[in-house]
Amino acid sequence: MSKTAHINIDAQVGELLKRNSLSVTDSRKKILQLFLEQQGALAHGDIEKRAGEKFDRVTVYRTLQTFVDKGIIHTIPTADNSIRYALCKDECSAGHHHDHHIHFVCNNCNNTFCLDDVVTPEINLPKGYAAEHVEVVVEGICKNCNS
Amino acid sequence: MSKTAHINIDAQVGELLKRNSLSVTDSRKKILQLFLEQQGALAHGDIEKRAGEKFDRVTVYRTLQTFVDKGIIHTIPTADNSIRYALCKDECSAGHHHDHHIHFVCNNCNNTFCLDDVVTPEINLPKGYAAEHVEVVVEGICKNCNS
DNA sequence: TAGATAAAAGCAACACGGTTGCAAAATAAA
DNA sequence: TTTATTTTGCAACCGTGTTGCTTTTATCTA
Repeated sequence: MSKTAHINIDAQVGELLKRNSLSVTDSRKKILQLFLEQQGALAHGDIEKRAGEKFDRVTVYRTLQTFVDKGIIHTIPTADNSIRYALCKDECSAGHHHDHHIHFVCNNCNNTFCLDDVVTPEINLPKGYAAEHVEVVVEGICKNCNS
Repeated sequence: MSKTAHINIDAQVGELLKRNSLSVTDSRKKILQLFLEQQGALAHGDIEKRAGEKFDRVTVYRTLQTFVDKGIIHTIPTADNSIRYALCKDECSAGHHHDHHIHFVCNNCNNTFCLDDVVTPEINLPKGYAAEHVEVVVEGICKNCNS
């Protein structure tokens, strides 16, 4: 039984913002809260919807950008044309991104998840090609939808 | 020495269009020609530039869509927010896409290539997740830039 | 706790990628 | 060559993301 599950999300949010020397504002609190509640990835659009029409589009964009800069969230490549953001596990939020986990997109609930425990495989490239970074996106049915 | 290398590209273009029962128009010929000359992936913007300002944006979009529908080209997921299209090797152009090859993006020349001979690896997912499709994009230095 | 300072929010306007509807032009068929 | 069909080009629009500037809010310090 994880004890973090019982900690007030408000407290987590405040602590995270302070730890990254960001001023604590309504929009930042709300947006960070959405990520903490969700644990999947969110696109800008999702956030505007779930926040309840409260914040200006620009504020949301800037908040997301700030969080990316601070290493709180990271962007995920998608097939459709929208940037998705995800808060990763604790190790990621600390300030340095893990670039070597894979992403999973559920075809049912349409959520995107970071599978932090699944490392990208070695790819055997043809002669002449040199890999610097490997991005893997798996599509399928996620744990929640499968049960 | 491949003999196809010496066949007039015009002829290839015309044949490809007819084989897919598409009327042969200037824009289709030109765009298809760009793909045949290039063998890498092209984004809509690249095509507009290389075609020499000749065609309307809309025409280019519609032509690309038509080619995708006919199975002549296929789309490639990218990290930045633009759709890329690529003509694959002969087997792909025939009408059914190969979905199981990986894509390579060169950090030097910025081209995207289909590595048709490299199949996507098996991914070991956590319990509960079921994979339906795996997309792999490798970033690095391509054959041409490495030599 | 109040006032100064620095940062963030909100607004308007813009840029870009992509789509849609419709009339004019080009292709294919007769 | 004429007709029917397809494609083009144009104008207008939508969604996503950005920039500049003013007002508001949060933080720091007295």
